[in-house]
Amino acid sequence: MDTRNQIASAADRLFYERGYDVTSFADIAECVGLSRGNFYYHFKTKDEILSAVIALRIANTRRMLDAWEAESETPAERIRSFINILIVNRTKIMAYGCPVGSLCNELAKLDHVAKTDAAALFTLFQEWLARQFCALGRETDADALSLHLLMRSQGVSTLATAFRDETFIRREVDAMHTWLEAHISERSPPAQSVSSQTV
Amino acid sequence: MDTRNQIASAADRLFYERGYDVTSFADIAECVGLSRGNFYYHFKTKDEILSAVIALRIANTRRMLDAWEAESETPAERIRSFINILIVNRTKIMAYGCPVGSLCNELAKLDHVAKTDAAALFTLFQEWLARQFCALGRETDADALSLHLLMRSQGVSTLATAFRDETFIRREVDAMHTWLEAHISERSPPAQSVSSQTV
DNA sequence: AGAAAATTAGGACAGTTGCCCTAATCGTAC
DNA sequence: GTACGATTAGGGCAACTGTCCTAATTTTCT
Repeated sequence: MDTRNQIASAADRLFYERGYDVTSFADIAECVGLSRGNFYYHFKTKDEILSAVIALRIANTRRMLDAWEAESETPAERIRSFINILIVNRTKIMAYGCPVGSLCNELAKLDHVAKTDAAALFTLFQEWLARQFCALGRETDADALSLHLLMRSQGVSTLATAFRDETFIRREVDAMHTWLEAHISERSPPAQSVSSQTV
Repeated sequence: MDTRNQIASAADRLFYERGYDVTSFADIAECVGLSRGNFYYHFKTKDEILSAVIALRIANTRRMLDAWEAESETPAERIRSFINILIVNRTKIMAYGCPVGSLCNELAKLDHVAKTDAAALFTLFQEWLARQFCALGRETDADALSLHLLMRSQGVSTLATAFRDETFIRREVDAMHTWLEAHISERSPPAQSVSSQTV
């Protein structure tokens, strides 16, 4: 792996575990084993590193979604893969929260130019989930359903970080699975009545 | 208002709008109209300011919960007040997220000593909600139901910040109200089967 | 082997950080 | 009016920040 990518993935980890603003050039350099001065050769500004990290995360997310698509036979099974990242990544989530949600929030507070780029990570998940719901015959409310699921996974992440309660995660994951089952068997509702009844 | 409280409430606002770590002594001092040097007289360390902010937030939250308790006749109406903060504070939430959730996440990443103190803010809401659910006859799963509601409000906050979509907030708030209605009329489930079916 | 290019380390830069000290000013009580 | 404690402003501290430059080293190509 070339140095530029090494820096990007080190920054990726540090931004997640410590936060964007609090992570310094020196931290990343030390993590990669580079001298502080040489850093400038690869990245001119901190914003540039952030862009690289977001691009890396987008690529990794795409890869993960593609893998779920390949591994699973049915759309429902794919959505279940999404729900289960809460279990798979529970340790890191309890320590640092969701990488996407926490980055978006920090950039929003900083009013950083890249805040919309970071939000695109959410869109990636959202559109993928919506496609699965469409395949399940929920064309009318696929967007609402996918946003609802995304919302629940974010809420679980935040509370899991605050309380560090693994049984809470498992209980809510179970609830998400049951919710999904209920919405698979159900017929797609008529347009305009998407919201309160169905979600 | 004495200077100490002025400082605490200025820090409260800045910690919410910009983040804890990124806010400096100088920022707070300027906000209150104090000289940077004089600051040390009121607060010796930054941790001390954070403690004061958390204490202030706990007091304010208690006051708000008491007000909801006084204003509303029924427990269901009180829970509806909680759900509706998402609407009432939607502008700030779309800009900065939830004050409690974002602080807890930042302190978790910093591995700050006060991270459990900040999480106590969540507990305040959780116990209050659980008491309302108990009053509704849901003694068996009051904790799970209150955590579920808290989780949803956190998820909505996070996505609202990322997408800045007000209709999303309103749709999910409607869904939370419908969820509440369904769980008021329902009979309390037998113990041990709390999770997936009821939530 | 030698020239050219890529990559490196080290340090300088102005600005900011949390923290701390001191000397001056303020309001109040006697 | 004067003494005294509370509060203030100003500045200094070492450490760190993002950024930038230069000179040395390494790698690559002919």
